[in-house]
Amino acid sequence: MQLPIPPDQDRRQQLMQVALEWFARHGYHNTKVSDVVKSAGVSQGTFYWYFQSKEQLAVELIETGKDKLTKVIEEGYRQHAGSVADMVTSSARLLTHLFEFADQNRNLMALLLIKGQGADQPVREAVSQTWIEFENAFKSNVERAIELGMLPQMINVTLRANILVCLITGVLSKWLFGPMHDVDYQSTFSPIEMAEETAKFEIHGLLGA
Amino acid sequence: MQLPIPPDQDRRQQLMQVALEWFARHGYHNTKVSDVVKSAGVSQGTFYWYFQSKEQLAVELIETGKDKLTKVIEEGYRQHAGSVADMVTSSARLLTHLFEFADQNRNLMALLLIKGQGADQPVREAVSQTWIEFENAFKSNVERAIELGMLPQMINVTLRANILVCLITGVLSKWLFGPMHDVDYQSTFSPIEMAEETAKFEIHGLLGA
Amino acid sequence: MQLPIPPDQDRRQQLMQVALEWFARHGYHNTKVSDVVKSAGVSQGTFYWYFQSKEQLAVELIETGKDKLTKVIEEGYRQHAGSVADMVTSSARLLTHLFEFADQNRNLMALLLIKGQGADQPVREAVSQTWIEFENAFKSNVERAIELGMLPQMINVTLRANILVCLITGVLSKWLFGPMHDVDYQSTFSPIEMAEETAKFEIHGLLGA
Amino acid sequence: MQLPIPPDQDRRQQLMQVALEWFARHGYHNTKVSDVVKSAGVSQGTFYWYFQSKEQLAVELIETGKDKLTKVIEEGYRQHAGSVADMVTSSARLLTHLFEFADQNRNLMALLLIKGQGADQPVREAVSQTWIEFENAFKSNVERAIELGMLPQMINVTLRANILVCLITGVLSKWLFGPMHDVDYQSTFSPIEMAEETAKFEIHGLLGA
DNA sequence: CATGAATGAGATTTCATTCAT
DNA sequence: AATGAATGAAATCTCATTCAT
Repeated sequence: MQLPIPPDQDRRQQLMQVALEWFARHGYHNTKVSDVVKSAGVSQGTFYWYFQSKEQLAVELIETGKDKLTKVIEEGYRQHAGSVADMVTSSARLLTHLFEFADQNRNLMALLLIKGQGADQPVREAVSQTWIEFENAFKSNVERAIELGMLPQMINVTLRANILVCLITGVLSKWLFGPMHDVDYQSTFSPIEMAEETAKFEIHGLLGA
Repeated sequence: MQLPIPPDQDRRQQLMQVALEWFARHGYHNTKVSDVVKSAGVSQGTFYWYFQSKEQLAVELIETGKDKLTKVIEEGYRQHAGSVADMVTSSARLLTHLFEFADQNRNLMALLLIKGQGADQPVREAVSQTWIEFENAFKSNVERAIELGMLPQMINVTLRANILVCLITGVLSKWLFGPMHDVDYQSTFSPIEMAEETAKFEIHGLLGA
Repeated sequence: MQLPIPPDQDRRQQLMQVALEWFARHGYHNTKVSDVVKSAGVSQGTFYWYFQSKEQLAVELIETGKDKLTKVIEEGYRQHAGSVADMVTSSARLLTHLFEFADQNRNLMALLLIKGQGADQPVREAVSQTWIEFENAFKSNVERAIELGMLPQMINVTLRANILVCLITGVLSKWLFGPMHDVDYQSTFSPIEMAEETAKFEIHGLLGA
Repeated sequence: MQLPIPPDQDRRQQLMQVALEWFARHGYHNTKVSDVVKSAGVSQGTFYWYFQSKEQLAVELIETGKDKLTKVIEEGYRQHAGSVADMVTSSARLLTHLFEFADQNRNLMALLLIKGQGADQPVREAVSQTWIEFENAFKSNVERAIELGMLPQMINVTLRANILVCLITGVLSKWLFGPMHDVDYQSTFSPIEMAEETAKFEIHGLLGA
């Protein structure tokens, strides 16, 4: 027996999904409410039954995405000490989760990594909050690794963690959206390949080839 | 004999500079032509005497920037073999030039790294071309280092070079504009510090602390 | 045998009362059907089960009010001859009834005196009809007083009666809603005080202080 | 020789005049910006070259009107003592000025007396301020008359002055716009007749016939 | 070169009303 | 009787661009 989903939640979800796709492909300002409702097959007024405004919808999309993203990283925390080889493995596992999530949520990642920047202030603020949380999660991760003796003491943990996050978001952007950052870009590497390669670079740098 | 610079080129330069600042601070779509001309103290009509359109101005700004940026990297090419320590030094020197350039051209970097994404297709295309040239320059750089025996043979040079570029653009973004990507962000590290730290990471990864 | 009031008449009354309050406080155009139904705790659809349209509801409110108001004045007609002092007394009695009614039906008076003007034509027409009846009632009253010899013959009874009605509606507006015509205004005079002061002015003018 | 009026001020004045007529005839909410620009023969965008918004235009119309109205009353202040007959004469002179002004500025009076009530809060606020100034001017006038011994001491000058203002605005409304308050109403009395009749009522009440 | 008024297409948003359930 | 999602016409306002002077 199957509980019927309340129909209005379907419609809301549908609109959010359609809007996310539009935002990801064309950017915030190049996405008109009329585009979204046309794609969803409803009238202009229906949009405003479910959302206060275009802006509020974008913020909601981002905050929902932030929660999902944070969950992915939190589940990947290192928990046991190990060798350097273990470091690479465990980092690769976390990154694999992250890259798989990104692969399956390309539109969300496009909005967070790229297209969110073109939007209005409240939307950009929501994007910023997302990356601040993301950074904090990674910083905790590096600190944990140092406590466990898997990484050497560093003078400036925050800076290193930041550089690490730059590496990861940079790789994500290019892997998902290519040099042009176009959302249709089809990458030629699997999430696992990208994750392993990035993890190696993370730990050993260019010399680790 | 000396050609006098036509005075209208001054006005043109002024408008480009003002527009670049607006684009960098507020993004392409949040910058109105009326904002730019108000800041420059001229009338709306004057704008269209110097530029075909807002879009063409943005493209021109980016292409001018691309040339400057490419020049900076080309001047930093490694030319002589050396030890691993030399690798770090020479890489740091190139990155120092790059980071100093970025520090002195924050508005340009904001447009290229962040705000260009919110614009319309031809503008985004120009941004993409810039990063493609940037990538190619770095790829040549890595290949040169391998030829010179300063880096080991790699299975996938392109991927490695890409990851390297991700690292650098990621670091640039965060260093210049902070976690929120706001253009007013005041970084606490000098270009040299950032360049050295990034170069170390580039060569040795997290273990190189 | 007693006819049970159908329960839907309660709902209808409730909606009328809530709507009257909204119209009085915020005006016709600034009152949305959604505001009214939210206050009443019913759905949008329910509104249209009881009323053809927002406009028809407003007209109905006004016409109901007109009947009540007319009844108040008709009950106050002078019927016996008397001295000038009697004139003031009898006029004050009529006005006291009127002002007490107004005091107890502020929302209705706000709609009739002030807010009705912002509405659409059919609504304004209903308001006009109300004041035409009101005027006629007062004109009859003045004519009766002349017949009874309590007021001198006048050249232009209609004009005088009109001026009298202007005085009364003007006083009502200001007393109930203050200089700003805001419906929350708390007047500092009782209905009786206002009625007596107005009646004195009515008969004697400024010199009658 | 005739100084040319700057053309943009013409356009602005034209739009204000056209808008005032629309507001007066149809009310604030029933006047669309598109109605105004159609009547003025300009495009929708032109409206926003001259005015921030429809609301700001309405406020400006009212505040301009307030200044004119205040000037009319201030010029009519009683300055010399005299008999009761002088009182009536001097009051009639002031009211004649006022009624002539009202007659020549019917649209403004319609907005101030009637149609302003249907508008949004900032517009209503501007209307209120107008009548507050109007009342204060009349109150000063009554106080002056008492000082000069032309009117007896009164217990409650404010209340009396208020009632007087009610009388005057009430008469104005009905004279200009008739029982239905429709702006096309053609009154059958001249400004002087109305002013004299009102002044008599002001001083003597109904008994003064 | 320069002005700034004018344009008009199009964007977001509102809200009275309808209708299937 | 009642619900509340859906509609769609219409309103306000924006802004890149044009053009007569």
